[in-house]
Amino acid sequence: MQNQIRDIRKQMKISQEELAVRCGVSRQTINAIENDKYDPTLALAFKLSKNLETTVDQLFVFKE
Amino acid sequence: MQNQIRDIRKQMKISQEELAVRCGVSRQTINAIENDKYDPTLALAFKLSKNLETTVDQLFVFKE
DNA sequence: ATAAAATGTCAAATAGTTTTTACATTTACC
DNA sequence: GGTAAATGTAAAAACTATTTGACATTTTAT
Repeated sequence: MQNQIRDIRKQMKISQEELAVRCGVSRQTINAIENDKYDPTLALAFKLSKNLETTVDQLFVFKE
Repeated sequence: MQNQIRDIRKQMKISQEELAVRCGVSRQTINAIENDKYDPTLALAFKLSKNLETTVDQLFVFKE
């Protein structure tokens, strides 16, 4: 699974910390997901999409 | 989180077992998700969407 | 060059998802 | 009504996601 989180977050000029707060998770969680350590839960994927003003299907690129 | 899995699966006339096989998970997992026992992982959400010929954003309705 | 902010990372603990095995109930069909 | 297929459910184990706290490194700005 790849994702566009870092790109879009930077376009919006917000920090991992700020995105974490808006999504109600820890900064480490955002960091881990941006760096492909693991995938977010479906609920978090939706929160991320909302806060990054996009859709789950556009934010994540499912591979195989 | 709500989802349209059962509806679409029935429209396609396939069993929970058949959908499970196609998604590479157990029948119990499909059953639990259809009955809102828990949310699928993001990867499974994508597999479900593909097999049900829709998108994650359409298949799941994120609440709150 | 320095300080502050942002990011990377790690380990331990907790929470959530999935599998397996097994059995019970319901639905569809002959 | 009987039988097979489909669905519901449960417990334990394995695996995955998230949190917290802490510290190191990198980036940004002065």
